[in-house]
Amino acid sequence: MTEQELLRRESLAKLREMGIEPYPAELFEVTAFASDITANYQEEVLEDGTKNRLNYQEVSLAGRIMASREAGKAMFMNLQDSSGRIQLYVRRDDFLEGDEAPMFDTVIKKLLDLGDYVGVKGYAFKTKTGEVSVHVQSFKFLAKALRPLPVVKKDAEGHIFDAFTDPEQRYRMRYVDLTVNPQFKEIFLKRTKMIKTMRNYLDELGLLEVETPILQPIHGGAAARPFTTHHNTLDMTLYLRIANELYLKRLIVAGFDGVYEFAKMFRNEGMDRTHNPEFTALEFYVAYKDYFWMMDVTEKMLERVARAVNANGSSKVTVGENQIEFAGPYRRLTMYEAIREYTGIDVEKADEAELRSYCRKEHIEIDASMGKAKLIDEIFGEKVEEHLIQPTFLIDYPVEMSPLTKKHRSAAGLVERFELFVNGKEVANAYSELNDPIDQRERFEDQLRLAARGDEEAMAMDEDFLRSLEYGMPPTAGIGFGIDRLSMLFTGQSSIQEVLFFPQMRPEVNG
RNA sequence: GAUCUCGUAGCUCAGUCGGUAGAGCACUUGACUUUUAAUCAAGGAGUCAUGGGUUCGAGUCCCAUCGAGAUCACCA
Repeated sequence: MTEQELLRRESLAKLREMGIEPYPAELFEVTAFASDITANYQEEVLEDGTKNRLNYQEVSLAGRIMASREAGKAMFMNLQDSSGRIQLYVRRDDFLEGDEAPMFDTVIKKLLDLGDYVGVKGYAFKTKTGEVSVHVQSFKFLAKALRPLPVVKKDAEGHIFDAFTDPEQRYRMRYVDLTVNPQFKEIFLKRTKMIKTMRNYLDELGLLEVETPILQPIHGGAAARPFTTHHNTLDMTLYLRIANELYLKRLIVAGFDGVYEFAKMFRNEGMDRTHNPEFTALEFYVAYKDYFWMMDVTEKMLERVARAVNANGSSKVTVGENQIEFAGPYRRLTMYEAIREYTGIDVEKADEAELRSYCRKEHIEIDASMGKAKLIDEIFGEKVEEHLIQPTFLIDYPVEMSPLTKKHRSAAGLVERFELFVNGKEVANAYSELNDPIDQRERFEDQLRLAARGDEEAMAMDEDFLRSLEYGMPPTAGIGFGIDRLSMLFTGQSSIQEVLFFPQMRPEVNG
């Protein structure tokens, strides 16, 4: 244990010796918040020059002591509660009688440490320098801190000194991070506001919020490597879901007109600044609709989210150098048009050999197993994606890449699918759902052939899902949003770890 | 998975050519009854990520391991 930790344990013991409980059980009534007092405190100056304090004259607030300045027989402290910080003024003369005699010199001055949770009662006033403060008249320990917090200081111009910045420590000890870097709370508040806005919107559309299995016997609905686990009683392998799509569609079969789920997904793949092994998706499916309807809904929902997340209600969000306009309508571009626009290639006419030679010329990594559809996808990823800064619907994909998507109503070889790109990244994937059970079975069989050729991401056959389609699924539009990616966008963060309270980390060596 | 960079006091960081481990804040003691990055005086605090190697001598050079970040590959 460090010197400072030992001293804090000694302080704790001394408090108990004095009959002061550092971790009291009873509630502490809070009647005011720091930011309300600093924002709304009022006083008037009378003709004789004395001040008349007008409000907050009996307040009770609780929080952590974050700074302390002794000034002789008085002390100034900064109390931080969930709303912000306020200065406390404590005077020796106020703690002289009876039991309270040692309160100032011994307890507050010596045994109180930075980081301790305390409750104070007193009245608001303005100091000589004009800072709204609370003159403390009673003082109570609510929880003693046995470890010192990093001390982050700020000067009058807002320059920060000794910021707690090590990302490893910030992510491992988010409780410390958010205590000393409260500005990061804003990211999480916005994330929650975003989710709440989406949920409200979907509820208004009349969709039903549902829950579907996380432990699945077949990991369907997406192309990814799953986490595997084992159920002892059933003695069977189960997978943590990589997607919930096939379950939500079963519910459409069941007769719900629209369902949605905010769902944790798990993918056993690489980690980097845009991938965490568990992440959140919003998926929703609506009967009797198609992907054009879904584009309209997406535009409306994201505009509403932008306006909710922005304090000023704007539909624009600044991400790095770019200002992104979330008010629709968004540009709609077919995949072939996009590639023609950014590369000049007409992929519709080009054959596989031509695409191959283009990729080689442009140093796009390809391998022999890739068919025409996969080559198109590679070219798109390398040449087009990064240019799609403003929200853009990329529509009509080759059928081979979309085994759960309905064939295009008019264009052969394509499916009715769109992905939404914002700031050069995919944030949503949607389609007119394939509801023809015979076609769906053939698509699964194609996937099995791909798997046999060594494609690890090919989808498995799901007989129960096919059975549900054979009972009849209405025409349906469906979409999935990457909630973490959207959070990054709406909060201007470039790392997924900044929008997750507890991003996955390797184990610490010495706890 | 690959490459590069980083790991020194509670926090933020210096540490030269390999020669006894440094600063600011925090902490301790004292002074100061409206301070605010409070100030002033004095003091304490280190498994230099871990393990090996080279060397008379390693925070520093070499190797391995662990952890983190960045870039790339894959994926959402």
